[in-house]
Amino acid sequence: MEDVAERAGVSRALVSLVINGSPKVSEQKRRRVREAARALGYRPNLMARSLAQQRTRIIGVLVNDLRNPFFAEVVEGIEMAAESGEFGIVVLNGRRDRGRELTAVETLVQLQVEGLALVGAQLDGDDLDEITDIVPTVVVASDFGRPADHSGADTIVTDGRRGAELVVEHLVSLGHERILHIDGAGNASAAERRQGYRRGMEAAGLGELVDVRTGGDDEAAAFAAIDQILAEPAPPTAVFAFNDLLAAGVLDRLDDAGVAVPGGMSLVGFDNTFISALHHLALTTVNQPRLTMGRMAVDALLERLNDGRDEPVRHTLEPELVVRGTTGPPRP
Amino acid sequence: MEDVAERAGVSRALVSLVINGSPKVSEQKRRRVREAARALGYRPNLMARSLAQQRTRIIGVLVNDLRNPFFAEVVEGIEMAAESGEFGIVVLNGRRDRGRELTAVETLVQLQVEGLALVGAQLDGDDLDEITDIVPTVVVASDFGRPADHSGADTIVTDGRRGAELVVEHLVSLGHERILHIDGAGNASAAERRQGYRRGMEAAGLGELVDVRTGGDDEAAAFAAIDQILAEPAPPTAVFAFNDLLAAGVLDRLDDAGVAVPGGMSLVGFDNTFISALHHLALTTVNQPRLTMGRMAVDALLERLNDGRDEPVRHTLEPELVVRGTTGPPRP
DNA sequence: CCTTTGGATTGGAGCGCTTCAACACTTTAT
DNA sequence: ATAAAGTGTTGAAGCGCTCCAATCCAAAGG
Repeated sequence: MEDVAERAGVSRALVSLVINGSPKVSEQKRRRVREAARALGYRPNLMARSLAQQRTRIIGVLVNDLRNPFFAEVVEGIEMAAESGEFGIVVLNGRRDRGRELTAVETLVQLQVEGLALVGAQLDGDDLDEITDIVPTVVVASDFGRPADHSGADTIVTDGRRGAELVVEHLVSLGHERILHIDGAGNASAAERRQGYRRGMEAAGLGELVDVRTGGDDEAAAFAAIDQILAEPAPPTAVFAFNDLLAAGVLDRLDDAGVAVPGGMSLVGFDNTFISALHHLALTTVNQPRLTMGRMAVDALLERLNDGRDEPVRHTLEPELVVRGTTGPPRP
Repeated sequence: MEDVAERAGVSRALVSLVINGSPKVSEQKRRRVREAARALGYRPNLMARSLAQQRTRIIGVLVNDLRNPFFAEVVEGIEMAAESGEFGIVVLNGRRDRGRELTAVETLVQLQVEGLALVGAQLDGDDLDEITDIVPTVVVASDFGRPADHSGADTIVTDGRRGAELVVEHLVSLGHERILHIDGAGNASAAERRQGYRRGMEAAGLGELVDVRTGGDDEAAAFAAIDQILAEPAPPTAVFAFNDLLAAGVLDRLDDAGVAVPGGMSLVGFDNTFISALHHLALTTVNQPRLTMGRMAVDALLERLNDGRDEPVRHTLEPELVVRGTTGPPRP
């Protein structure tokens, strides 16, 4: 910057004004500075700028698992919204490991991000207590903080409970009774969907048939569960999997075992990722508006940043059942 | 930091030493400082630190499209390798837009990243010329710079030409002659695969049957091409799609049109993403070692950073044909 | 008792930028 | 002519940290 100033025959301060597009600079000097900058290949140092300005215009994003298309799309939504709000984003990947999530959040805070978006994070309210009064935080697609909501974070979720109820209602309406749920284990949204499943079953008078098996969040996690189920004397007629990835794994395993879908078993996923839409899977699932969730997350942060909102808000989006080809009447 | 120093009754310099784990600090003061830091909730400012240290320990990653599981996994490979090299990464998403890629690279440079990894970037050598002598750069999963290699960037690619040849050889060995290629349009690896397809066809004496249609990089891009193909008098007996996503789109469309796969048409993808492995798709494809590619990319950067390597290297990985269920003998 | 040695600690300069009060120079009003 | 009001420009302080040279202190050596 020093060099640019010298070459243009002006002070460093003026270079700064030109770089930042200040209107109160004469055309002549502006041109001179621009030219000098180009000639020298000058690039402002963002670190120094942020330090001096005391702001970064960066939103930190912690994502549970980049390989899951659902999360990837939420992140895209966040990115697009951030962009139009003149913010950049920095994405850190928790890779399904809570410890890593914790250090990632710490890193983002130290990076001085102005807002924090946790996408599908497994952290709980306690982990966040400290963070939320340092930096505006929004939790996307996780259901923790539900009862106490002691963390000061905003929340953007699709109503997983309702989504799960829709699934059960759909299956019941087809005539199913023995409906089993392979859950998301410790996953951020698992508890909510489990609860919805239970309530749906009870509402249909099937409370005694409630059956939840431990799954996880990707295809592999489904294998053990489904193998076990098939080995049992009276397997269910329908399986509701925690998410589409898991459902895809179930589908594969059923295929291996020669069980037809939906003829021999109905199957439902969750998320409505592009995978479920592939005709050869044609997975019945529950839609979550991913891009909208991302946008709302950023909006929530901007409200705090720009408008000074102070109390946490919670936006619950409506899930939508998407019926495709993996559900049908139960086998005789 | 000032406050911590005061509370612990030491100088700012000593606080810095403690934070950075210097060995030359007495146990007693170390404890005092740690305690004061905790009590005050002190978090070092990464920006200030980087500025003072003149280094960031950050590798910038520009990725073509986060929604494509192939890229997402390469990024995971990069992240894991960076972590063990004591580097953090910052991921920016080009969202299939070359202009955005350009500004993203600029942002990363201004962020003072110590290395730059471009994953599937559409930029070409000219775009990079200037960048490569500012910051060590590695290009992953793109084929530009092939002939001149004038950019000083390192390159990590799977041999797309060879991969495409393997596909053609496989189809030819099954008896196919009218093999069509739906390409990746302007995508980073499209040219290479196109070329491999051509050479494969020529090597098999099928040079006159070469037929390339414009596609793109996701499911939707395949629709127009496949619709057109099916409307023609003599459709091909096999389609080689640019990548798995595109192939999935083709599969859907064939399904709509009532064309059996592989009975009525054989189909091959590329990348071997988890999608192709789903039993219901069981897509024949070409594997690229994604995690390895990510690791090698980071290694290349670290060689420059730590060992002072100066001339660009190029690592070409071997593709591997993965035969699944979408290829078979041509229809009579 | 004084010097030496070496480890622990500190003051202060500097990293590259922004920003604000102050200054120089025009232009306009009086 | 002089004061007032703009316009453009600049010097210098400060952002939060690191790191070097200088200093301090205690133990060891002469």
